[in-house]
Amino acid sequence: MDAKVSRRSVSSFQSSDHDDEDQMDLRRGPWTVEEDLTLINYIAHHGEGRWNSLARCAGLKRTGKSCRLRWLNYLRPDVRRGNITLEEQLLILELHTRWGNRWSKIAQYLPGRTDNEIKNYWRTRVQKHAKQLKCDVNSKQFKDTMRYLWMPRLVERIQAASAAASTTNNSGGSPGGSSTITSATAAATTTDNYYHHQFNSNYMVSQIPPVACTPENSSTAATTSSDSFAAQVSPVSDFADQYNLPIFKNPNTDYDFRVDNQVAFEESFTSPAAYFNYGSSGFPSMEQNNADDWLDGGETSDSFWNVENIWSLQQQLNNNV
DNA sequence: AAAAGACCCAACCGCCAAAGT
DNA sequence: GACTTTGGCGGTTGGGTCTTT
Repeated sequence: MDAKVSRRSVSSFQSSDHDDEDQMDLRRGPWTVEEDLTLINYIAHHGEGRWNSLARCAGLKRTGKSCRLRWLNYLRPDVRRGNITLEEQLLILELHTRWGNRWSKIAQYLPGRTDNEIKNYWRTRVQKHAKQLKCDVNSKQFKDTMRYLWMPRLVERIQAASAAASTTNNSGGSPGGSSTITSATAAATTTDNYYHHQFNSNYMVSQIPPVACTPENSSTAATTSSDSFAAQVSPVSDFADQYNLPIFKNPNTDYDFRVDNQVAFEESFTSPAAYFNYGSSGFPSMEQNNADDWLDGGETSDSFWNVENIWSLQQQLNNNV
């Protein structure tokens, strides 16, 4: 169990809601094991919903909201814990470009992940990198960087990971580096891993509703010639299809999350600096960098990866140099 | 080893819409 | 139709943990 103690004192009975004296008795702050068990047991017998009365009937000195949040974000049996995988990262980026901060909507496509978790991920990881790039996370620069640099790189890494898994996994495996492998097939090659399970039993490939390419959701890069990088990497509306991107559906099924194999992808969010090594895609070759260590302390990325670099790079690409 | 700063994330807040009375 | 309750959402907070100095 997570022994983390929350910021608010457990003994604080100060009510957050401004109403009556009834709430003077309410607990706030971290949940105890006893409270968790009480809530779990009650829901097991009576089901969820009607959270305020549930809290009362269960004898929990908590608001209904608090019970609901605790259940949905932590206690639900299908809540998935552990690091966000590469595929999930890709999905989050993709879906965020479509829906913005609609965390709950995004979470629907990542079964077991809560909106809170995705929101936290976005804030702690993605926004951090926007900050590093000295641009706003909602700016066009940053969005384009995500679409045309990070996301393709993520796909590449997913493919690489699956290729590596397939070579280690099978005796007569396919030659590494097949450029047509998709993340879905990639996952299918890693027998007995989480993705295999997901793709083969419960989830369907992308059914994200198509998004019309409007001035808002398209970019200058997307309007470049067919020979440009933008043409090599499809606009985001086609992104999932292009890469056969798995969109997890139907979170109410009996999925059986297996977190153990995720370590292969742990904390591997790709650095923007990685794209300078993107030789196979026609990127100008720049100095080598420990690009994949973005989150692992790749200090060098800060020094040369900035918006100016990105745009000069894209200018080159757009000009089809 | 200790201090400082950065990071992570559980939990809370306020707002809103839908449902109920 | 007005009011109240409930549930859900996105935004924010702040304390524990981790990393760096």
